[in-house]
Amino acid sequence: MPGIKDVAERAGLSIATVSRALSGKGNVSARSRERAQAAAAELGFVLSYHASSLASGRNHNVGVVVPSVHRWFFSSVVEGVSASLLDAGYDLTLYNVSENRRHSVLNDFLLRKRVDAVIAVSLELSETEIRQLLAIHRPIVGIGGPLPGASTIRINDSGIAEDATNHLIHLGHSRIAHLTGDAAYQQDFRLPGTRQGGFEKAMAAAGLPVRPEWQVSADFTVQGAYASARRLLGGSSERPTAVFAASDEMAIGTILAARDFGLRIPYDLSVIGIDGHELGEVFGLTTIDQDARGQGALAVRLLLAGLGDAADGGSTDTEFPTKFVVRSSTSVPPRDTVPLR
Amino acid sequence: MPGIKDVAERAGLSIATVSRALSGKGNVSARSRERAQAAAAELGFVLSYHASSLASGRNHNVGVVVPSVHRWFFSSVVEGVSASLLDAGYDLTLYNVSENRRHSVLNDFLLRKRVDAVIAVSLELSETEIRQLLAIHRPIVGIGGPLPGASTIRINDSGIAEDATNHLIHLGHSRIAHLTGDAAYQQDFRLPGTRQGGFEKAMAAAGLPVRPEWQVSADFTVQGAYASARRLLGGSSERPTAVFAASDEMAIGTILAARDFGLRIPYDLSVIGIDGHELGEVFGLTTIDQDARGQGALAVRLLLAGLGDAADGGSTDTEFPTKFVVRSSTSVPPRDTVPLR
DNA sequence: TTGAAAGCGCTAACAG
DNA sequence: CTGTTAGCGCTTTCAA
Repeated sequence: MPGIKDVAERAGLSIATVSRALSGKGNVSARSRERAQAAAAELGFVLSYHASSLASGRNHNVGVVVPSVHRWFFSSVVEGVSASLLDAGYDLTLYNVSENRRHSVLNDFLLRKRVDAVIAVSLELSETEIRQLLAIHRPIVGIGGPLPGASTIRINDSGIAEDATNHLIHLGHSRIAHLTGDAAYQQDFRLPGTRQGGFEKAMAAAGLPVRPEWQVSADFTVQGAYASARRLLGGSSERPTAVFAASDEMAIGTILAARDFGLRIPYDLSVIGIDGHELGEVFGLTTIDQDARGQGALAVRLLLAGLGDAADGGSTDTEFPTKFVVRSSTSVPPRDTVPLR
Repeated sequence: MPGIKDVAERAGLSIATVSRALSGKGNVSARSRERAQAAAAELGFVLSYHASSLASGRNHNVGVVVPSVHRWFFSSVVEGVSASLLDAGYDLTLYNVSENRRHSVLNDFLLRKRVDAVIAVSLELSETEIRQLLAIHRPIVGIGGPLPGASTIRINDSGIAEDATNHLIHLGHSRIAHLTGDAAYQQDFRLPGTRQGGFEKAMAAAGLPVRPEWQVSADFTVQGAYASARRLLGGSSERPTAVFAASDEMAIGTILAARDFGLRIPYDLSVIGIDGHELGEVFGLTTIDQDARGQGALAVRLLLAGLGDAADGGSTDTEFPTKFVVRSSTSVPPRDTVPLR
């Protein structure tokens, strides 16, 4: 296994010059650079990251913590993060952690100084945990979750939930159901509650009642929402004329359930989601597009900017813009609907 | 930032003993271990991975290369890999690479000695690339793609494609279409072609004709398949009575397209896929379940076993078992179908 | 079981 | 622009 020393000898240069030539840092004459590169190529030599990191203190590696790469939002964010990081020459260490592993991941991995920074997606860290990370000079940026003391990127969850609800109200709906996230997700990201809050606020502002039996929850997956929506729509009692789902995946589950009952979208039932899922187009889903990849890319930009200067103090809270996308899954309620008051 | 030296002083031990105590390697008296751990905890000290790796030569880090974490198969594999790696105390470095970045990823990242091993998912590496990796003692295991010279895990793509096709044939279908992967994927994983081969083989064995216009392709996504299936099913010419899709996501796209045309599944059209996608249940999709997470977990097991001994020579080729799952998307063809010969 | 000392392979002053 | 010289923070023989 050739070392930088071998390259230096072969190129007739000093170790230091080879190091500068290969890493691109520092001034090297074009001729020396060529020689060094040629020698390295001939020997099949590549710099060792560990040695470089140890000597320089820089890792070129950021840790990304997500609850599950299997769900749309998280895999989208990871793709955005990944592309930006690759461009910048950084490695991405992925921590796909279920809740029960959080602790060990933090202690055994994140604190062991091998990442320059961490991006936590929809993960609620305690202040202590954040302090620990910050204490060892690891900038953190959170996406979609409140991280006291750290920089965060998030969309206006409460606001867009209101917008979505108002969209339905303005179309004339009064019998509106809300499909929210299960309590399990509540603990962690608080997100379901925030969106539910926006829903309730909009309903209240319009003087519309919120029926408890029309507030159902699911696990944020299509199949989970499908099951919940079947219960919501299949009951013998009154049916809502519109459903606001807290995510596109759940909106799609709702549409599938509705179709099973012979309900036509949007004539019999209007459905709106939040996300901007690629599948939305197939279902003609009206939604609020939060560019998840873009959020990932932005996180990297913030981090890299913060890594330049020694700044870990500057905890900015960025509100990421969203885009209302009206498609064909929402329209006025059926003619014969008796308004609810 | 405390170093091992500080811990040693505080614990009244030598650096070497502290190292042994904290890393768990080597013999240390219970008393010394406790002291070392206590001192480390008090100082908030954690071993530096870079220094450890440099000194020991071990990284505890494996690289995973996937085309896109956004697609079902890949994110499933990553979840399986991730869980197993976390259990084993390994880091996972994710390379989410689009085709045009392969080269730079290999050279700039993988070869830089910071991963102990690499798992390549559906990525066709050239023999040269494999040799390079093996040359620096990095075991490789490939999932879903042929890697000459390296260990691989794969399902019997040709065989299950035959099985799927035969399932339709045995039900009485003769007008069978195949939804395969786009040529773009062909270059890389060869997989679409392999499954298509199985389809054609089964058709030929049954003496059934394969209509060129009934062999369509898509990009392996639901929405891509939806578009292709609309063309397939919406044409004014004759329609197939069954579709074998090369993936569950594409089978689901087909089902959605069929529904749009008022075709009832399975009465008017039978659909079968391959994967074992979670959504299959919602659609009643008959499929062949390849446990993607399981494949990821197995890859880690193979790797870890190989890392123990110095073995990089043992290139095993494991055939991963699959499971035929019959649901409600396949049945006999419509009564009035004129058989094709 | 423990400690001393020699590196692991590179980077970063510093001087030239 | 280039070479010399210290380390970066651990692990690991080797002796004790």
